[in-house]
Amino acid sequence: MSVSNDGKKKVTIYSVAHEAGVSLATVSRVINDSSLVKEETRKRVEEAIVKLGYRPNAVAQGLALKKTTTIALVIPDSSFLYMGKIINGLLDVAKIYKYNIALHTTSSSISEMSEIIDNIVKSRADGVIVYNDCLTESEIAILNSFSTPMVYIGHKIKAEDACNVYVDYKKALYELTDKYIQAGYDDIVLIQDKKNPMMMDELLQGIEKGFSKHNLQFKGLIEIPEKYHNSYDYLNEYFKDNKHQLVITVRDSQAMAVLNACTENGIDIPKETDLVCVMDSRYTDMVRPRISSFFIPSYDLGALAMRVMTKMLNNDEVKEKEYQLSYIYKNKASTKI
Amino acid sequence: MSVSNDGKKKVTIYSVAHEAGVSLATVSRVINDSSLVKEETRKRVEEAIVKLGYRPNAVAQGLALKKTTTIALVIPDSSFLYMGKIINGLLDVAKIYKYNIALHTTSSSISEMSEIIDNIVKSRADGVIVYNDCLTESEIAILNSFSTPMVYIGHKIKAEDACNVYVDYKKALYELTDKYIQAGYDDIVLIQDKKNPMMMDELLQGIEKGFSKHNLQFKGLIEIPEKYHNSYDYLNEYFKDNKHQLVITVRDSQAMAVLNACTENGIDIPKETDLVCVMDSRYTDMVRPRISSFFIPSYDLGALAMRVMTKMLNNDEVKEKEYQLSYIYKNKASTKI
DNA sequence: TAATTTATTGAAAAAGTTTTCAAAGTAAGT
DNA sequence: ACTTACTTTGAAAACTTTTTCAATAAATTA
Repeated sequence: MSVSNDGKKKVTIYSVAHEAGVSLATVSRVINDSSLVKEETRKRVEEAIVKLGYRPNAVAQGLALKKTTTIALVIPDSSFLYMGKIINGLLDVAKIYKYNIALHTTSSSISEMSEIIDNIVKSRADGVIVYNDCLTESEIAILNSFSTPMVYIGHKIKAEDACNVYVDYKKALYELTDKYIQAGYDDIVLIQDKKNPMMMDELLQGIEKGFSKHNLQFKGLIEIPEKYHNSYDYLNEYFKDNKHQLVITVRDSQAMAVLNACTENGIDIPKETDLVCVMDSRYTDMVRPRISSFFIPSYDLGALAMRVMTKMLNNDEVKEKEYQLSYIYKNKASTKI
Repeated sequence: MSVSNDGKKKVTIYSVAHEAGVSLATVSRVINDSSLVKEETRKRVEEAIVKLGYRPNAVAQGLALKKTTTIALVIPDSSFLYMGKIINGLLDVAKIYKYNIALHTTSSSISEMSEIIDNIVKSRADGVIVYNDCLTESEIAILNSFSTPMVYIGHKIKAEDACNVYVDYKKALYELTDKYIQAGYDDIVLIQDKKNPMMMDELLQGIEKGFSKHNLQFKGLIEIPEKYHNSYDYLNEYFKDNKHQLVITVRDSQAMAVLNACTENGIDIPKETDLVCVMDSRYTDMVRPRISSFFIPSYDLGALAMRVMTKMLNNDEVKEKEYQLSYIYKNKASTKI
């Protein structure tokens, strides 16, 4: 006794053709809005379709047309919190163009990545969108080696000719650093975030560029010791004994840890220490003082990536390969300048 | 000039058969680990497979086998924040059983739900997992009317015979309420959360049950006026002029709003007001005082739902239709008792 | 009216796999 | 050597569409 087949006869294009007294070809034409079918016949077929409750089988269509109208989305499994808006953007655009989304998550082990790709190849997705933080060079090489249209989202990628939608974090941090050094504050630290290695890299480069502009060298990277399960705990400790002019964190939770530790130790933010959280989130506005941050157009990142993908699949000439979206620095109560 | 086809000849089961000098049937048997193929032949075929880099076409397999090894996941588009762990649980189990996930999001308009179902039917997903907050009765009726195996996740559902993995929020709130009233605190309020209507309903029922046990009637539902875009702003206002013995919120952001408003108005939490946030999140531990909350086993909800689904698809007799997971009340610094 | 064009239809091939059934090969038993 | 049984293989049908090409019907033109 099968679960899905309650004795109901399955209805295929044959049934419809039979019911309407026409051939398969005609039914197919009706389904696909082909113009070359007589109005009267179309009516008959459409009636048969509703009468039988016929739904075309997308699998068979996929086989016949050699395309699945499915886009594979590859994201790190840890990052739904930050991917939320991106995914919403992706999905909204996907819906418009009638694409389905197949969700694949990486657990940052390399063997897994080739497994995922294997899976995507097998399932014949028309395209792949990859959130490319946490990817190693070799993983990106693997990805680039296969010929399905691909869009990288989130970070600038080295691979030339790769399609890429991103925010230039390096520039963001360069500007921030420059501003602070010019104002006379050069005791700046950046809190490491192991969960976002590629972003860390970009931030670091930006800060270093800012320092070297003023003939200084940046030495303020605070690494989270291995033994700490999450950075929150360590930061809570660290800021009991340390004080800096500007603390930069990647995630809101890290910023909140710094805030808590400073508050508990009587260090006033922003009077004594400025605090900036790179990745914007609702929570940076919910603590007191509100934490200065960069607004990242996550929804747009997702939406644009998907839009570019639809163009590629449509064989519209995609001239632009790189789409750089701009951040907005939001100066809130955790910073003086 | 096609994007995906760089002049490389596509390699099918035919190519492999030809290369290995056997028939399709034999190749198919090798792919599917059928035992009835001679060791020597198997070797030859396997060599041909790696030589040509053959990957079975899952679309064609889907057509031949009448199954897609794909599960459709339906969730509200607003809730990635809370769905994150659930999705991770789902995906981990899906990976084990080699199922793919197709992601569908609802924007809470009814017409859209039947569109989504249409889509799922067309794409011939083997099963559907639905996060069932935000669903109206009629939407659930629509869902129940179609014959693909389905698992509802998150909330207890009325439809009999529906497969259901959930946490009993009603019971949780009943116990909480009872405890407070017994301790002499009956000025209890519950903050409305428009984003989680079904959960609201359950919470309300639980509280009401607690009140009626003590022959009291609950009148403490605080509704967020229409004009407020998000509840945060309103709560910030409300708690400037109001004070209660116990405030219960659904989401962390609401709890933080209450916390901020109280702090600003010199109301001490927990001395004067107790604060409980129903849905646990990392953030409830990041503010000061830490906010008491219920630990919800989100990951397990997802994992179990998927496991049950695999059983259904395997036609293992699924005796249990309802799986109730237990919450854990975490008494933290925002409550006195 | 015959010839030509155009609009509409259907038969059949193609997409890439699985699976059934029959055939062929091999080993064992008499 | 001759059945009998078992192992291994292949041919062909099935899964459900789309699409090409040819055929027919209808409309137009000469």
